[in-house]
Amino acid sequence: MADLLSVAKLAGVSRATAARAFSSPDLVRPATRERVLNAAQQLAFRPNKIAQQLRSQATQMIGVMVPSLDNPVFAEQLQAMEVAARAAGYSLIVTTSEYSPSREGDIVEEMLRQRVDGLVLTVAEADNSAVLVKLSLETTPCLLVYNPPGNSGFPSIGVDNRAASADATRHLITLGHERIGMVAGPLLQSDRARQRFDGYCHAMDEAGLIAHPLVEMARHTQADLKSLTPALQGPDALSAVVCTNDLLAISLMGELQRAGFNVPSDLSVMGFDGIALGKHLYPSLCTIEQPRADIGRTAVHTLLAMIRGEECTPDPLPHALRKGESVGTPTSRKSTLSTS
Amino acid sequence: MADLLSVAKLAGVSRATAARAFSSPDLVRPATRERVLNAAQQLAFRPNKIAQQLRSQATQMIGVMVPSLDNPVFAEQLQAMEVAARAAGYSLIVTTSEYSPSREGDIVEEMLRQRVDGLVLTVAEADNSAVLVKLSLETTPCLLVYNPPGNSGFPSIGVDNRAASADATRHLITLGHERIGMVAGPLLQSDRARQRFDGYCHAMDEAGLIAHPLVEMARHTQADLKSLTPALQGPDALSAVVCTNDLLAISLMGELQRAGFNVPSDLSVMGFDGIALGKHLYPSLCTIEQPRADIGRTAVHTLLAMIRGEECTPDPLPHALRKGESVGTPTSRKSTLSTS
DNA sequence: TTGTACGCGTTATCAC
DNA sequence: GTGATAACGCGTACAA
Repeated sequence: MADLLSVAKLAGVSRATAARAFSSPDLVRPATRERVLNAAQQLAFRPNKIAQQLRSQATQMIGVMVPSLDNPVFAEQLQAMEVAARAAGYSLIVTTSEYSPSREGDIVEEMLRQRVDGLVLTVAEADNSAVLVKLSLETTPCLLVYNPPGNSGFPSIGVDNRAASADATRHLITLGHERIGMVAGPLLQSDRARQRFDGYCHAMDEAGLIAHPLVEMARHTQADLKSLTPALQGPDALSAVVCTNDLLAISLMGELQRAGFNVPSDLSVMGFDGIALGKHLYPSLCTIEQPRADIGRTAVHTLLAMIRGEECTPDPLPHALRKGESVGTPTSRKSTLSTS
Repeated sequence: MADLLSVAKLAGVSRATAARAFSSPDLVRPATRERVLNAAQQLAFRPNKIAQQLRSQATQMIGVMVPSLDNPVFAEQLQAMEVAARAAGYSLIVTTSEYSPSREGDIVEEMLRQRVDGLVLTVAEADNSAVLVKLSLETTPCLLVYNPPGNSGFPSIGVDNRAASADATRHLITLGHERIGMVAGPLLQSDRARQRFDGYCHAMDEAGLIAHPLVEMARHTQADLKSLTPALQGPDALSAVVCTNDLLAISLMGELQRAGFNVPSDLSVMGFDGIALGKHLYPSLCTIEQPRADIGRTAVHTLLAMIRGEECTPDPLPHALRKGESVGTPTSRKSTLSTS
């Protein structure tokens, strides 16, 4: 590929002048500029970003790490980030960690070697993350997304999970539900899920209701009905559940219906995240909408501010309750317990 | 950040030796190597990829452009690509085009300036794409995904859309359906959708059935029932439809059910793509499964082969029919036409 | 086995 | 206005 020197030669000027024709066009006489631009055209010259980056010690690249793109929450956030970054002249290097700490480490190391100007990460556990302590010793700006801003020391973008989860629970309480449970992925292995459980407990307490023990599913994004069945039987059967994420809620609804339960009359199901698809289902998913696009945009803008050297302590973004057909008023105790 | 020279100084060797300690460890005496590595450790030295890239004229970076990450099809493909790329020591620069030709152009230009080693693109229209003619004049390897391998001249990874769509249609025919329609996004503005319509027509012809005119929805991934309603009324009412993608099918199912139709007894709905979520819905989505993960992996491996200079003409990947509850046998003409 | 020296393509600081 | 020249950080042919 043609470089600046060949362009300069063809135009009959020095490399410096050729360079100026691009970076500061007004510093060069119009006629000369023309010649350079023409030469560049003829040679199909394309500025080499690598060289620019080496020279300027800045890459205009942002390193992004999310757990998985199979979850629309992250994909939708990434979509927004990409648009915002591009608009600001930045590119995204995208990686997935699968929540694996060792992968997290490798990925961040790789991105630092690539000299990204900043990092946007969603880690498994912000408060107890090897990769974050490593990063705290570096100078590369780093921003968390979705991870609650705990004592990790890094600024974080996201909603107030505890408050949002409490709101979800209160919505059910307002409708008259009293026996409300929470369904989550394995071991509460995510700091977000834990906060959401907190919020649920808080709202229950506040209403004088007893919080039930967490119903743990084997997988993070796929419900298995068996784990829930016990809580659906007997005189204390739940009339509503809050799931810690939408994929879990959607698959739970499917399982329930397939087993002969009606949603919401047998069980109201509430999600958390607000992925786009939830609106189009039947019954449509009642959920907490995290402003995913806004989160993505804000993450990029905040990181750019940090790169410029500004100090940032972003506020939580507002969540919203999205009503949906998957939640209804509690019906009188159903007489027949149909279990598969 | 510490550079190789400071490491060399601290270790009491020349820069060349320090460099070798990393790139060809066996060319340097173990004792010396130790000293270098120790020095590197102390200085928190991190190799500068930019410099390596400039020097080696290779970036180990793949440029990826998809229409949108809001569609799980692309997100899931990307997930697989990222894993495969990382395993091979490559990074991904990810961009979204929103199907806009001008954005496509900007993005590709930007990636070429970044000197990516290769490109993986999904464009709106492969046969008539400005960005592809531009790329045909370049030497950077380029591979299409999902776009049918038409006369664009670029190798392409994906399923045989025409055959897959015919299979979907035949599945309905086998179940006894005769009045089968196809539902698509706007204007068939996607080459894939057009091929899928072709396949549908072919299967209908083959069975001696008449292909219905395409039912066009205003949006690519969201059904509006009104456009379909006419085809659902009267003596010739459809008993089944094939949608050109899963998001369309899922939202259509939701709309139908919300309007009082039963799926599949009033209308069987078939999707196309096989996004993960479809399995967990109720009714579960009957669809054509594109091997999205395999497509992503194969795309990366094929591109790497091209980067190595090998000639590639990949075969279409096999699709599969995924049965689901959204499709049933046709019922006798329903007596009451319930329209909202 | 180790050191010297050059080039990768730009940009910025000087002179002219 | 324009041209020479020195970095930016690294890899490697060549010489020692």
